[in-house]
Amino acid sequence: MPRPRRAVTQTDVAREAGVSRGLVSLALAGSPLVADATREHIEETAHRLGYRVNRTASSLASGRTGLIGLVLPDLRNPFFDFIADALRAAAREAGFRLLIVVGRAAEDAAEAIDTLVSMRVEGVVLVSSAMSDERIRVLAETIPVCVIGGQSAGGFVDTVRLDERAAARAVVDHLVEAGAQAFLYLAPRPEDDPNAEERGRALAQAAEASGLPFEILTRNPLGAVPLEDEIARAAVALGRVGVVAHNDVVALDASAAIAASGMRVPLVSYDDTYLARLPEFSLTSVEQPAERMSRDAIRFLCERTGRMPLTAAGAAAGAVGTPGGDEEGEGPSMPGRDLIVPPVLAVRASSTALS
Amino acid sequence: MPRPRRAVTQTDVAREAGVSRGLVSLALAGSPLVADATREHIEETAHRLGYRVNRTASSLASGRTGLIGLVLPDLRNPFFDFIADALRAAAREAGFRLLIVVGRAAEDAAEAIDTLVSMRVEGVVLVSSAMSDERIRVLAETIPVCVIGGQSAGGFVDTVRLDERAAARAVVDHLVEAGAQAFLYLAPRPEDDPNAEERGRALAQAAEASGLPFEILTRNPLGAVPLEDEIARAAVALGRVGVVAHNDVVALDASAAIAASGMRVPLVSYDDTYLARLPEFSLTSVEQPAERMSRDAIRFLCERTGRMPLTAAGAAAGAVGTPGGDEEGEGPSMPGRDLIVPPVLAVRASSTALS
DNA sequence: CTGAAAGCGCTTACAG
DNA sequence: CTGAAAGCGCTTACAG
Repeated sequence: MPRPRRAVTQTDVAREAGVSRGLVSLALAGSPLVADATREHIEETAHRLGYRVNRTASSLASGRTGLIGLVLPDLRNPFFDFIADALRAAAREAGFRLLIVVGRAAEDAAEAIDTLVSMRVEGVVLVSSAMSDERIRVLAETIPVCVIGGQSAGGFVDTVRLDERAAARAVVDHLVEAGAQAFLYLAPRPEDDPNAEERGRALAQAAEASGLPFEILTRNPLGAVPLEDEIARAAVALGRVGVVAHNDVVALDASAAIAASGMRVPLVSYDDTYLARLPEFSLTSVEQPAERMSRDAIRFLCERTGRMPLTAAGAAAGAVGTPGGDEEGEGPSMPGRDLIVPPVLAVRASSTALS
Repeated sequence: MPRPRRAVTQTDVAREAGVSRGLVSLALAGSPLVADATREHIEETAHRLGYRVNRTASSLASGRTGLIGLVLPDLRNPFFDFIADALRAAAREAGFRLLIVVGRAAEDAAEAIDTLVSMRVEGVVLVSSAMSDERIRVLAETIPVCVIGGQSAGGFVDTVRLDERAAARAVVDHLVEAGAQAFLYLAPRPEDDPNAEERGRALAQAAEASGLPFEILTRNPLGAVPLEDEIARAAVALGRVGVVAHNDVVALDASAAIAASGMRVPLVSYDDTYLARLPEFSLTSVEQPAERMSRDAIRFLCERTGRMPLTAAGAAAGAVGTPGGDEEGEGPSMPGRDLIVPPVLAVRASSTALS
């Protein structure tokens, strides 16, 4: 069964079914203007011939692609699995399909985004992007953009992100309950995670509010000094220390170091990915409400395209912002909104099983 | 600076530059037929107007999209980071851009693939797909397909995969050197990884060849029985046991369990992702040569599209299969090829630092 | 080296 | 309820 030289088109289906090309298009799009019998006949014919719509053509004709692009720096952070899945579901609800593109270095990210833009995706979601605010702002003049988990690019771009201050307070409070009298924050290098600095600041503030000492340890992944030595040193210098890991990957390493040292040190991390739930680790972790963030991101995008979500479910989802009303505030040039979502602490053994 | 209502087209550029539309297209495509001065003028104008090619239109006109699709079940397995990056580089070398689409359940995967096919990507790479051989075969009649790391779908589809038997032998030999007198294989549930069974079989064979006992432990991620108890039990039953983890994620859990138990048990895993290199774990792991596998996958795809890679680098890359020669064997209906790549064992502390 | 024209496969008013 | 026609933005022979 050799593959046909040429893909089958609506013209082929129309000829075979004995109707006009336009009618095939209408019928396949499920238009109510087409008689049921006709539609069924056309659908049957299309299926028999193995017809698949050519999106490059339909997009060109309709001016719509029904596509949303997600730009990720890499596929390493397990949080990306979480958010990609939630975004896919949210996009689907609103009638879009999700395309993922990867680029860490600024130039790679730019190429990835260019692919998306030239394909005319209807919106772009940026997660943990290393792009400068300025570049994001320029991009946002071309296409609807929503940033998840980053800074707000000067208020020009819609942003959905964790409430870092509330999260920091929850983490600090929880560690104090677990017996900590000082805090050690295990940070990635800033170039590895654009969020590191803000998280560090929020934690420092929360620690200060609690009156307890706080220290940042920026981890070089190639770790010159063994982590247990660092933790031991901090424990000597600061007293009963509670460890905060920037994310679950960092926390895994910390957890092993703590176990190896035999110290009783409570550990909390961020993201609450599947790694945090590995039974041998059971990390207490700050959950990011990915479903909610994703739905809001898609909604923001829809509002900027000026296109309402296709489904009732999508339309009912949101209440933030001002859907109706102020004409000036809507459409592409509407100012950037900044949505802060509250954290939830998933408490597990890493911070509680110390006795 | 409000976003323009309508994207700027080649027509706009042509008008502004005072040339014909066709010439704009040629110039922007870098055709040598256009005078340098003219090209520069057109390029300058296009840039000034903020022109971006509309791929939906150019693809329709040229019949080419320059796109390759990667289908992943999820973004959890850190190996996917590895392979996606390598594939992107290989695709780039051959003049393609990579689009990633995610779908675990068979129906989600089908929808994801449908997105790709209807966009007219020029080839599809399937990694760890849960799709049945039959469905893969049907897909391959529509579009060039290459499967990385799976079975060969009955010889109808091109496959690139690790030499599981050689890997198993290397693992077993290494563990024996490390003092193991029996093997415990920590497997995921088959529905979580389509590769689990084959790997288990290969390990069982290698163990049998070495005359040492072998046992499979299928891990339920929600782990009813603590892993250290399982390992301890195996050690009692089998003697000095060496543990083989199906991949680095499983190995992390195993490593923690081993550390907690205080046993001296060598541990080896598969994939050699960044997790294996976390300093506190330092897992000995079977490296999958992702760059090579990716280049071969792209080459297979190129051969099936009948389109040679655009660059010399791409054209020079391969030697497997029979590029020239047999007319019957080429093009879309060429039979599936099965490329087996040799493993490399990255040796680290998890199997050597036992004394 | 440049221009005019046809056509890619689809959608979408517009007539009937 | 169905058909004929225009047009989406681009590429690509074909003339000149």
